[in-house]
Amino acid sequence: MSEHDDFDSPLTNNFVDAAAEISTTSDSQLQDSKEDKKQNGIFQDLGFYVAQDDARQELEHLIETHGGSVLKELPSGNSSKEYVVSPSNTADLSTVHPDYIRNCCANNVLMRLSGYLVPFSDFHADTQGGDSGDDRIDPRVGNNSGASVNSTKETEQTNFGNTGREQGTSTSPASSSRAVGASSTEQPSEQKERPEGNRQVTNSLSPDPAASVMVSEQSTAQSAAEIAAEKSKTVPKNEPGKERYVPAHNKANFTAEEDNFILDVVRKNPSRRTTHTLFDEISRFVPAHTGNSIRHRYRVYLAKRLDYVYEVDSQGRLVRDENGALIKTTVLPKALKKKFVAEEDYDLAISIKRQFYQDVYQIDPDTRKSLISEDDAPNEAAKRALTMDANVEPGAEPSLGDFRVGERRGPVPREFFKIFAQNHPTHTENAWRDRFRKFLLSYGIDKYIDYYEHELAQDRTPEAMKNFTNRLKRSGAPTPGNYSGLPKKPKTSKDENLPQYLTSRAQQAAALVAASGRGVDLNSSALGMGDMDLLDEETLNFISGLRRDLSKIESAGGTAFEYPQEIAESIRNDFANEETQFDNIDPDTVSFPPPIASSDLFMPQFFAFKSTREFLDKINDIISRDYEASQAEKLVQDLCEEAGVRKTFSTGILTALSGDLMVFPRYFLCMFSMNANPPLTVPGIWTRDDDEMLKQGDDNSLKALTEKHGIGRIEMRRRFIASDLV
DNA sequence: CTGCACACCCACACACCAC
DNA sequence: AGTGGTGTGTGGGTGTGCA
Repeated sequence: MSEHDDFDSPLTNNFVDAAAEISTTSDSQLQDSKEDKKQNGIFQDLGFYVAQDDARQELEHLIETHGGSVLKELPSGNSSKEYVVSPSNTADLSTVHPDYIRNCCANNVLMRLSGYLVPFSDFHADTQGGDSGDDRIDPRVGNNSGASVNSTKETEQTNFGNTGREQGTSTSPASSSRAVGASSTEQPSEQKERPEGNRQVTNSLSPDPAASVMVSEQSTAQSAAEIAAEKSKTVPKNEPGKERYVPAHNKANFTAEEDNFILDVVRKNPSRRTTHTLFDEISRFVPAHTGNSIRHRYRVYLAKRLDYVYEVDSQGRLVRDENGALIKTTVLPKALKKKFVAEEDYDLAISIKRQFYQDVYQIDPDTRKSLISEDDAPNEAAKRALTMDANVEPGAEPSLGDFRVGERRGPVPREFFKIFAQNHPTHTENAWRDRFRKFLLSYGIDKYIDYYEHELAQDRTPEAMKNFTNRLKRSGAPTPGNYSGLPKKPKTSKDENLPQYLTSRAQQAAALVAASGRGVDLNSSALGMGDMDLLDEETLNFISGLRRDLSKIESAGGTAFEYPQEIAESIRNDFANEETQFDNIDPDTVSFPPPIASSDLFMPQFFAFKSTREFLDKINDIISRDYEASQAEKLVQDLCEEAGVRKTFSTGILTALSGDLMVFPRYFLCMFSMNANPPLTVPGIWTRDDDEMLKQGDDNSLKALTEKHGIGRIEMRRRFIASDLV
């Protein structure tokens, strides 16, 4: 089974395979071993020497209250259970960052050391100015974002008492053999790639639409810079998670960030953990590696570190708790395909045999009562005549056990497989039918039943049927699973413009959706956004970071965007005329939270508002602030933090609004009151159909669009589309 | 010689279609 | 409606070549 390679490490032994044990248990923190640690304190048997004066009291208190012992002297270095606690490691001893202690205690879990080990540094990192942006210590470690948060922290390291490699890499300078991909986040605080000189907004309420489309990456840079500024005093400069592994050759090595990104995506797509396509899709965001290599990387190295996945429903979609948070679980969901086992083959064979028995003798094999009824429809009687053996005297029928199927191959009604699949849901109706056709018929129904029963009688374990698929090899087509020789292809039809597949947020959204494995239309990124959330904010930010680097290479990335004065004027006029109809809806008539407000669009903060009015007041408050074009990312950040609008959603809205902030409150008001996302008939809110009509450009379409949006907005939208921002 | 990235393999589960 | 043909890509690998 595929799960085996997921469970190689002791750290993953707590996983439960949903395929083997149907269980809905989802609390990964309730693993037995960890439970024991909690009983006795998570740091039981571990000793720490706190080498940070300003936080010594706090850290020592945390260590002691969680079962650890506080060392009064530096550890000898001979014990794998003694650690220095310090943001820097100048003594070449196993050293953990103070945040490790804090985060473990905050979560009451002995977390893995990965990413918290401070590498030995025999040179003064502090003298290396300008890279403080690397130091993204995220206090949210341990919450549902933990996976991606860890992505800035984790390294190859997995276990306590195993620090060799970490320290080995620490003194190596970052490799220069790197391709564009993951190097981006090595410089998260850089803003230089977006010169602002040629950007302009229509008015103070309407930021640069291009900027609005790029908000997610900008917000990454912004927040990273802010975090870095806050943390730069206490965090080691050469933080291990940012460093490349020791390069072994000129193939692109996997960085810790790439590794953690891969793990994060797998955690969010656990049903697809063994597929080739998932890794092929991941490779679109990790340009330095092929799908094959990422898949291999995961199977051989990363699966050991999976630790947990996020709970998904039967469709493989992420499930969230009442607070909108993803739910960690150690129960791996079923994979997409499941091998047939001997018992299933036997069940199928027996059921087919019964079916044939009834067809031939028209009696129930158990009760031996006749299945023929006076009330049978003519077609049933006709069917019966085809299958029935008229030469057998009623009452002379053999028992089911004595009955031999012989050469009989059918007919088997479709209904049979339908019902069989209902009773045996381990495989689909099609799969059962195919198993019957390709395997059972080839092997022989009687023969397999005899074999199975004989093996059991001999106290042996029967095997499933195999080696009956001798189909001719396909010519020309790439070998299944080999994606390496092909360009990294988009999955959606909208994504045809490679290699510029990451040059706009909308395309990014499409790729994200593709990565999530759902065929959601690109434009739904401004609609539901739910499936996009399979990769959440942090993942999106990571990807955005990759894109930031790509954009440096792709000069097309920074198209200047200006609105002539007359367009801005026209839009303002239209807006004023629309106010009575679309902006004067009394928010107090809209119940809160509105049914359309799902947790994949809004954060828990949103649901803490008491009324629609209160929420809209906050929205108005935020958008009334003086955001420069270059601060669109700040806007999205503020909307997220203060109003609980997910960044992906607000970014999508800004796209639908062509970046016109004035329409923002209208969007929510209409969305809530019309219970539609997006609201379909509202000026300034561009739907997919609107965009299609604009692209077609016939007179009727333009007339309708002019009536809905006004001439100014049409011009604005054209620029939006021309700039590939929709 | 070894470890790693990446290529490649292939049986077959699951699907859909045409007749 | 039952059947055969066959496409697709999963699931679990192994092979290759570089440093």
